[in-house]
Amino acid sequence: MDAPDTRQRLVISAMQLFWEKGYGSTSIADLLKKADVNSGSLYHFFPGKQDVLLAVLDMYHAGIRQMLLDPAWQGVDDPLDKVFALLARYRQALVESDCFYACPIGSLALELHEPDAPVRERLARNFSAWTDAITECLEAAGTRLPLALDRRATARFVLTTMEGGVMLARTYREVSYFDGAVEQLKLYFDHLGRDAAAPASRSRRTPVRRKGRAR
Amino acid sequence: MDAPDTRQRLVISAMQLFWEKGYGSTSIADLLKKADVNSGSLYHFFPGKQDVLLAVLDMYHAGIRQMLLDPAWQGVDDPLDKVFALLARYRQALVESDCFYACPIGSLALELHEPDAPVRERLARNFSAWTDAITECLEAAGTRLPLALDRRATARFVLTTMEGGVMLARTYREVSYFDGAVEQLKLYFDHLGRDAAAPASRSRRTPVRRKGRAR
DNA sequence: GTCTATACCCTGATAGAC
DNA sequence: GTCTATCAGGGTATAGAC
Repeated sequence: MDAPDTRQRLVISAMQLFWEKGYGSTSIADLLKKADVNSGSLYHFFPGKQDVLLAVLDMYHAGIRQMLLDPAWQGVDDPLDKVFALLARYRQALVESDCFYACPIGSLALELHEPDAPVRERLARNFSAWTDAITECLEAAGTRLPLALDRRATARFVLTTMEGGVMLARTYREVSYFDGAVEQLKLYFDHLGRDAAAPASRSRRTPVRRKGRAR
Repeated sequence: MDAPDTRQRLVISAMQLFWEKGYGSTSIADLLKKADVNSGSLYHFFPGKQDVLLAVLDMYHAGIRQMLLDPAWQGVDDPLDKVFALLARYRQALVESDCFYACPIGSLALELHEPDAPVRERLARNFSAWTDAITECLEAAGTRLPLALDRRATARFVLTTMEGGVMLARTYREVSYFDGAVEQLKLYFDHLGRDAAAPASRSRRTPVRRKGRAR
């Protein structure tokens, strides 16, 4: 428990390096140095660099509760507050890193242009675990959201907004772009809350009118 | 016009390669082969590989109308239809590439973990040109959107949604994740349209109620 | 399981004749 | 402006003693 074994040291170091520098820019030499491990040991545990990445992604997946959700939801009970508390966590990561990095999974997902199937599957699994957690929040919100609302689809939209917001903030190096995305999402949720408050009554079906031909 | 000169051939080839394989995975050798140019010629025009990237980003920026907006808006006049027609263009790119790639700027933005200032500025400039175009559409929509709505912030949200949706679709290799993001955005716009239809009347300020402490 | 030394390749970039 | 040949360096991965 105190002195982590070699394999674990490698995975933890890799997690940090991939987060800070990305996968491609992290060399085996970087990793060996950081973990204080020799080349021979690494290749004793892993067939190659990509397999270290797989282990890292598995660790993210296994630790989503302890590493991400629990800290983000410390002292937050309301399910809808939880949604935005999680987003606030990413904001914090952006601020602390001067808008360099926030979501390690998203960064890897776009860095690796043609990831092999096992990598891609693990990225997707991480995203799914994330949306599962948000879906639970939205379900726990009960009647405060429209009954007809698709909780899972909405949860995915929260992830979409987070990842998109992070991308913009990173590119502009200004956290305000992330804030803007969250603000818009909040407006959307406010609209949903209003709909739930007036359940199925009044002028539904009054979408944005189109002048030109639709589609 | 017919036989593009060497420099142009390099930039066009680079644009395509960076899109397909990413910047890091495109080697100078790849580029020379594709453009049918010799090493000496490349380094005659460009100090290094990164400067080719700068030229590519400049070309995207200069050609946003001809290369992106004009084709997307072929036969579309309604300003709000234009918003979704542009998104449909990205969907098409996803479908045609089996969800491998869609937005070259976004891909580069996340691939390059710590891009040098000139690169980052050009990425940001491209995003800004994109949101400018959408902002114009939203302004042209006039009273069909709430007067109080921040057009620019909403345009950024459209970009956020597009980029986030592309990331998810790429990761899951399923265009339905992009469709889901667009669908949610459409729902949001429908809500906005309803608000505009009932201008400033009726129960504003009925956001999602919170049970726990706010913030 | 751990260590050192090293093979071998591909990278971006250069030199210098034409 | 174009060509060929090549450099120096860093990349992943391996070999083989301990």
